[in-house]
Amino acid sequence: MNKRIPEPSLRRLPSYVYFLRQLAAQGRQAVSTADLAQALKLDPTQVRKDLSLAGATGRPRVGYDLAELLTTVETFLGWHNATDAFLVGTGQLGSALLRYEGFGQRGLNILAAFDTDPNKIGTIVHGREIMHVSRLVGLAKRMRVLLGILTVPGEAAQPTAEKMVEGGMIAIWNFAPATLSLPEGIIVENEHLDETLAVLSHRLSLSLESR
Amino acid sequence: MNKRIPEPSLRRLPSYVYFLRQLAAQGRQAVSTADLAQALKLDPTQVRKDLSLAGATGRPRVGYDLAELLTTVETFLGWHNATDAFLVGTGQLGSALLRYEGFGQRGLNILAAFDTDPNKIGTIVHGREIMHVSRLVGLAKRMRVLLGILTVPGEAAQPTAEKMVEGGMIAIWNFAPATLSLPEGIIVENEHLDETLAVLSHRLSLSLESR
DNA sequence: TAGATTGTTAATCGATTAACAATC
DNA sequence: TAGATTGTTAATCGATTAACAATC
Repeated sequence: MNKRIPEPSLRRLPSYVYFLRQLAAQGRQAVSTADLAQALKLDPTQVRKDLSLAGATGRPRVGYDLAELLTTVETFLGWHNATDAFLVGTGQLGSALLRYEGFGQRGLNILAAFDTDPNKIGTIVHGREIMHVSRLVGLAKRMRVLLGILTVPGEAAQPTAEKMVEGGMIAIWNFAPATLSLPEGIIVENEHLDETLAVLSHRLSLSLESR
Repeated sequence: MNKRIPEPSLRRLPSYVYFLRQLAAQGRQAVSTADLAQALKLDPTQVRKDLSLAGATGRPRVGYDLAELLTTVETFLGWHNATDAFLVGTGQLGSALLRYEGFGQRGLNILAAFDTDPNKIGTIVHGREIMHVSRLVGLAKRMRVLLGILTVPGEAAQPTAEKMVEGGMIAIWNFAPATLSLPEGIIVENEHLDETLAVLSHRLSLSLESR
């Protein structure tokens, strides 16, 4: 259980939660790895391994207790205790994330948003005032915010990320199309739509060829 | 060159393009895999393999011709000839994607958007009229649109995806937190923020423990 | 020519899947 | 008890990385 969980396993866990919630809403009490595997198109062995890595245990012949499994996985994912975050860059995508209601249930709490556009400073988006980026470092330090969400244009990504680190942040969720160079130990996770789009258009063109 | 490219390689290609464009803007003529590897924090051998899979060739002692390499990779990614798409679900995220200017450069052309909310039908977002979902199947067939972008709430994902397939679409870019069950041969790529968030919060909590 | 860099083949590493023992 | 399902160890598969030959 204390073994480092592989990233692919970690990435599959949220989908388990969604499916388990559906079953729970239907009043189900128990679930087997066969059920999960079929619904999520995975190998049953893989499901068992993932659940085991998340610290869940089931009972032979019965399966996993649904409520217990849900709690275990959600807790493992950290969805029960919120992580505070600052968001920098309130363009289309940044604003959309600010307005997204789902983060609360997933343990993410965006405290404030920053931008450089004078027209935006002082405006309120979904209950948060947009502040000038010059206040980022000081506020991050004072409020001990450890996670930064980076939704600035590509050119601004590197310097903005450096400010986040300067403010004491240790994790960055990067939506900008740029590769960040930051000190060892800083956790960077990229959300690059281009990557998925690349896979999609490549497969699409292969599929069109073979007709 | 005709060998199937692994998905991880494919996903790395867009980042090459961004870095190459930066170099091109600085007037550079040639680039080596060592340069690319250092900037993107990859292994030089991996870069060579990726480029080779994309059909690029370089010259020993010199490296790759920058302009030629850029064209080769962009073309391989399909960024030079546009793919038409319909977007369904014009909530925060859907609207943000509709307004995003970058897709054009990446070979994606969102022709129209659909929703079920009567208040939204008929309104214009970034030059596209929002239509009722009931028109999706017919229009997709008539216009031979093959790619659907799914930005509806989780519950609506499966039925909406089925409509896309009914309309003749063969690829779906799924942003909804749901696992889609569709006929064999339909290409589905998921963009699940939860997955990345799961990795991020788990690493963050590990990092906090070891202090 | 000498040496740097490409391009490919072989070795390693890690995740997935198969086999099977444990157990309710 | 018999049998279904968990949980784990071993085999497989694919991607990454190392080694090295080719070549400008």
